[in-house]
Amino acid sequence: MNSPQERNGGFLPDRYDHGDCVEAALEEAIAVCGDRGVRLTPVRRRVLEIIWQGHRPLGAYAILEVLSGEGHSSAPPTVYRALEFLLTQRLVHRLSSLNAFVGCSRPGHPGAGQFLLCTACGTAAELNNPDIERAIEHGAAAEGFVCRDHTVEISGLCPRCREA
Amino acid sequence: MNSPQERNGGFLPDRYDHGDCVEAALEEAIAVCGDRGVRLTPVRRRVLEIIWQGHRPLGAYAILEVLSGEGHSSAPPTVYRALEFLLTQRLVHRLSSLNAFVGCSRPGHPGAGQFLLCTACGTAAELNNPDIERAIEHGAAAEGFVCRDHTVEISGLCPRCREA
DNA sequence: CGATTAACATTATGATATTACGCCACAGTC
DNA sequence: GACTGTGGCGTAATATCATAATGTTAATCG
Repeated sequence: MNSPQERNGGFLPDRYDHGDCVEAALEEAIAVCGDRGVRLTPVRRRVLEIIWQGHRPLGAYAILEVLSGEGHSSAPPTVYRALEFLLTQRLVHRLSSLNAFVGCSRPGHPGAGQFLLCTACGTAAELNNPDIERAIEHGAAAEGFVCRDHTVEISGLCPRCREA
Repeated sequence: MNSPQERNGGFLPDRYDHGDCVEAALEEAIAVCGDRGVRLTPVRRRVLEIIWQGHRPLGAYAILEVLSGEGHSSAPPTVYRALEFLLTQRLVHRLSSLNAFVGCSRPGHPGAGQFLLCTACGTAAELNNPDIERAIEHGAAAEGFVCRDHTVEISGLCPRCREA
């Protein structure tokens, strides 16, 4: 099986089939939750699927719309509760510059990751770049600051959109 | 006159007098706007003052409350328009992880800066750390990504709160 | 089984941000 | 001085994102 990093670590070719990576992400989520003794309930699982299927950052209300269209009776708290769970388990990330959520490409990996957000096509790619993390740690430490979490969101043009 | 970096670049002692840095920031803003031929109108100027006086990230509605309490008839668009101007002129920064705004400690300096956000006392310190910026540039370039802007917000404990 | 807790539904509300429209002051022009 | 274009702002309404409060159902465990 491909690693999640290989599934989603960079920008993908046009004809990439999302079905595979959704499936793989789900399998991994099931395994992770099993290990931790937490419950990936149907709602949580479905929210995770929806996020992966979009294959780009998705807002809470966009997720809600999909859920509602499926007969599930849903309201904002349904989605936000599921998202809170998925965030806690580090199965998704929140992009605060977009108020949106993406699947975590490396559940289990420590660190908050860094995100490349294409302003043209809307795709997001997750990095886990040790150099960036080190630089941030050092920069914070030099100020006597204890780093607990960080948000690194880089907006610009992905390789494909840059050419066009 | 102190440089803006010295005014606000790090975490400040308890008894620091904010009056000075507000005044200095304003003078600099007036100079910058004069150079650029843009108008620092009374509302814009007052919003900038309010942001500097708080000396910590301030939400748009908190700013609005101050404005309203001063007899100015104000509504959200008043504040958001002023903020948009100040952001465009790079006189303030938006912290998307907090939905809040802080004064820019180095108007005129290129780059988006990095922010250390203390979760205990709420203060924010701006860095302009070349190592972090380089690491981000390189990380993005390695993916073929053209970096236009970035958000780096580091939450944790400032030196003073770490001890307590 | 009965008690306890996690998950969820539902309603309402809070917090943040924008749209749309119109007025007025000012600059440039005739 | 009147005409006109423009930028800044007031005002009302609305859009978008997120949470609080309350009660019900469902899984878990002694």
